Parts: sequence; structure tokens; C-alpha cells
Amino acid sequence: MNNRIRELRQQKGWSQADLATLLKVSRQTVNALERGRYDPSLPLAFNVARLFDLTIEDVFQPDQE
Amino acid sequence: MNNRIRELRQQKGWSQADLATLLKVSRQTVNALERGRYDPSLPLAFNVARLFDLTIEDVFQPDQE
DNA sequence: GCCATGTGTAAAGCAAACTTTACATATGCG
DNA sequence: CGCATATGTAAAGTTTGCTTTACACATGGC
Repeated sequence: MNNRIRELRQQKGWSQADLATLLKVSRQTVNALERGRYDPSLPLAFNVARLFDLTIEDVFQPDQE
Repeated sequence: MNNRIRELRQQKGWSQADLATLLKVSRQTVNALERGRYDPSLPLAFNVARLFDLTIEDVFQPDQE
């Protein structure tokens, strides 16, 4: 699962810590998501999309199978 | 997190076991999702949405906070 | 009544998501 | 140089998602 979190975050001029605060998760979680270490839970994916005013499909792209 | 899985499944005339097979998860997982016992992983949410030819936002509604 | 099918649920176990604490490295600025 | 900020990572622990096995109950058809 790819995502555009880093790109979207940088467009806003936010640090990983800033984004973590806004999402109410740890900075390590933001880092792990950006680096593709794991996928977010569905509720967190919704929070990310809403924060950037996008759909989940806009932010996350499932691997083509 | 609410979802329309049961409704969508019944529209197709599928049993929980049928849907589980199509999604490649266990029947208990389908049952738990329909009954709101937990949320699906993001990849599974994508699979559900694609199976019904809908967006994630069409199928899943986060609790209003 | 018997059997098949569909649904709900429980327990045990594994894997994935997330946390806290901690340390390393890089960059920029006084 | 010394310090602050940003990022990457690791280890250990908790919670959540999902599996397998198993059993209960309801409904409908023979």
C-alpha cells in the first residue's frame, strides 16, 4: 500500500511531529506510515484523508495485485 | 465505524461464507465486520469497496467525533 | 423428525498496528 | 563550536485484526 502522506505533509510545511499531533498518534507512527513500514488502521486512514481534505482513495493506493 | 457490508452483501444474494471466500478472509471475520465488532484493516477495506464497485467512503462511515 | 444451510459466538493463538523510551545522525543557526 | 530541530530506527510492550476449531440456534425442505 503506497501513500502520499509525506508529500501532503510537506506541502503544508509540517514536521512529522506536527502531523502526529494533529492525528493524535506518535511521531514514530507518522514516520512508519510515510516510510511504508505498515498500513494505518482504517480509522487513522480516515483521519489522514480528512485532515488533507481528500478521499482515502486520493491518499492511499493499494498495491496492484 | 459503521459500514454497509451486510446490506451490500444481501443485495448480491450472498451468504457471509460466500463473501468471505470472495474477500479471502474467514466467515467469522465477515460476521465480525457486519456486526461492528472491529474495523477491517485498510487493505481489506479496499477489497470490500472494490468488490462492490464503490469507494471506501461509500461503504464505511467513521463515527462522527 | 432429520438434515442442510445460514448466522452468532467463544477460546486460543498469531500477526499487524501503535505506544513509550531511547539513541543516532543530519542540518542550520547563533 | 554548541544547540535546536527534523528525521530514522530499535526494543519491548499493549491492543486490534484475523485465523482455526468448535459449538449453539434458527429456518426451511424432504
